[in-house]
Amino acid sequence: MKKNKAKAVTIHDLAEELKVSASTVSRALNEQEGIGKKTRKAVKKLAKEWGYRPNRMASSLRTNTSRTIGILVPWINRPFISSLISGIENAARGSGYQVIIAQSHDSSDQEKENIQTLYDTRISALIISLAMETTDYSHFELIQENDIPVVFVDRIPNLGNCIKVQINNFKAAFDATAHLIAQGCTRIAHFGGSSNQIIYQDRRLGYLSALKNAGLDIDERLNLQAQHLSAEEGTRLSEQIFSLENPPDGIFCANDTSAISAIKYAQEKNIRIPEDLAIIGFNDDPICTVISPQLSSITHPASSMGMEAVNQVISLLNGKSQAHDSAVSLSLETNLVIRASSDRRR
Amino acid sequence: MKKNKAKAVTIHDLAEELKVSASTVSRALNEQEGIGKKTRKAVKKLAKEWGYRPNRMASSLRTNTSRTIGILVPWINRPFISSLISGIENAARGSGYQVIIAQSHDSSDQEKENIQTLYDTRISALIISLAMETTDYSHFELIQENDIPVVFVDRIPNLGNCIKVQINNFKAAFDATAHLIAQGCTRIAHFGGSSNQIIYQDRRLGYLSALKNAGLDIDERLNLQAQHLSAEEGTRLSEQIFSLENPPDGIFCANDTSAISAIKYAQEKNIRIPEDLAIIGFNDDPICTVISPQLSSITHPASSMGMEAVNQVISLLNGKSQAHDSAVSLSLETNLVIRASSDRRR
DNA sequence: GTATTTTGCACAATCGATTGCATAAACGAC
DNA sequence: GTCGTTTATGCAATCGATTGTGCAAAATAC
Repeated sequence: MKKNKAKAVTIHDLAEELKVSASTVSRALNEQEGIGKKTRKAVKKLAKEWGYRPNRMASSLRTNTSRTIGILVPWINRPFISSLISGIENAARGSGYQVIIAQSHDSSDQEKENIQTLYDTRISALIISLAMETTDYSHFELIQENDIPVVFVDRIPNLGNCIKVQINNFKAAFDATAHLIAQGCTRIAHFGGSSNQIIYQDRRLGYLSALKNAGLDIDERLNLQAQHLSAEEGTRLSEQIFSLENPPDGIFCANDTSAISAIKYAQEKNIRIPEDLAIIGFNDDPICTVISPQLSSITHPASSMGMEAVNQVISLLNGKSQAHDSAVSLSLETNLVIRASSDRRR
Repeated sequence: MKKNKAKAVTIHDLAEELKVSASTVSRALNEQEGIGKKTRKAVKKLAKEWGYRPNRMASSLRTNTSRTIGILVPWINRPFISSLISGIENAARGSGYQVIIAQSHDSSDQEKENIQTLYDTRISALIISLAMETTDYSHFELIQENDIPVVFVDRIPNLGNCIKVQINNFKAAFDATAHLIAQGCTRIAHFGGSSNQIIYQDRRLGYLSALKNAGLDIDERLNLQAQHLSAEEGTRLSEQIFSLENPPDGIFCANDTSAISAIKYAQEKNIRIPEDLAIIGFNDDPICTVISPQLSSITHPASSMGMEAVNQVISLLNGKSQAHDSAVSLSLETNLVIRASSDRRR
């Protein structure tokens, strides 16, 4: 007899109907040893018939884990991050995990607080991209002490013994800069991000290395940095380099937002792109193909990074490796996408 | 004495230390009646000292609710939606709620499945923007039968007895179209979305109403529809209207993506914007200020919608109204943002 | 002073699933 | 047929917080 719709079916209901104990039902459903074939079959059949759905709360309480992956990112509403989350959500749900989201708003304090709350939720694992501010990682101890797997994505910490999913920022930046050089640029500026974050350090190093490699002079007045690489900061940096007596003929920007600002600034000043100034960004946000001239950029495999992060999480949770002593560093492929903003060949 | 770090503090630990019962501790911490002032104070003090954090799982199991709000959206990685989610996350976390995310990918089946899973998680409430496909709402019964508050956002169902947070699509569309008319357009096309969704029906009605109101002819060959209003569909519709012997001099697009396609198409064909063709989009996505000419649009208060949805949820949960018999329909303000793509005055 | 009400708290059950241990049944070996 | 082993299952405790009921002490009334 079908149970009352309003009241959820429990293992006890199934047990009662089948004249077995709740523990038997539990073991049967969880594919555990020591259950007769017939019993197992009967339990599964009835569970399906009655639409049994396990109570996650009860299970979580008992096992002290929730089959929930916590995601902690600086901002949800950014193209790269929302795609990252989308990738995580797909992969996680495909493996039977829920996904809980929190934003740090690039503040270490909020990051800390959110980690506490996520911990309270007994998340099975944490996937995190660091707040811009964060340089101290002590707030992760709570998570790690409790053997909750942590996977760092994109904005990773300066630590060895942890799991990271990232791109090769150095190489991507090197390639981007080398591309500008190949287009004939000789004075190339860099709009970089906060040196708190390794990704921006690496992009800067890649930039510098490409310059050195080509035998170009390094002018520190062109090697710039902004806290958030916002549109406003992009404009400010543009003003700054074009007030120099000897302005650059190329810019490698560590994100697309600031690159767009540079394009707009140049257009206002009637600086021709790419003839007088070649520009390349980073991330390959949708805006790249909307701005005119279209913006060259580096593709950032956001969704794949999310999926890979989940893969790491799952293999940790399946006990293939110990959470606290493993150090994986995964590097995903980027691609240089050449568009009109830097293409002088035509 | 501080407890062992690895083991979490429970109300029983506190109770033992204070020589009271666990129930007293629980009531003291939850601001319930029937506890002496001194006891209450002592409990709170020790809880703070020992860093007590309630076990959400236990609480959820007992109370059959999780202080978690489920969000179900078609896609996470879209500007409007990621901002909506961001708004929800902020408001929810501010009120002590977690936020769990799921994507329907615009498929009714996935929507259905996700609702089941979210239900299994015993979400306290659901905030949802419908999948494009969805016209049948029977999968919400499970949620509503169990008195879980549901708030529909943006893509709302065609039902009276539910809670909706939306914008006045009719008015916004009317205003957008009227603006084009004021600019001198007399043959105005409409790129609309699937008639499955009320928001697109309303935008179309607003468009038609503005035309009628101005005494303009309605040409059904200009009144178009696309399933997803993607960039490709935008291009296709543009081709379509410009293959007419009498092409339009204005387009009102129900989203920015298709409007951008129209701009690009026009530019390829050397159609001047806004002189020969004035264009206005909808949503005010970031791309609007990046494309050249900048795209006029309707601001969609994404983040505020998220916050309002959470407000509705909270007031329902606080029992100010019954979940199943209340029908709130909140309309947030939109704004017409006039930019170069439609501004003929200069 | 006793009688009555109020206050403050403890006890124990409960939410639903999981799991170590105990035991009964089935099976095989001789 | 007896004994030993394996297999299948039940029992009961447990996870941590919540809550209805009951009782003793304190407060109030008379």
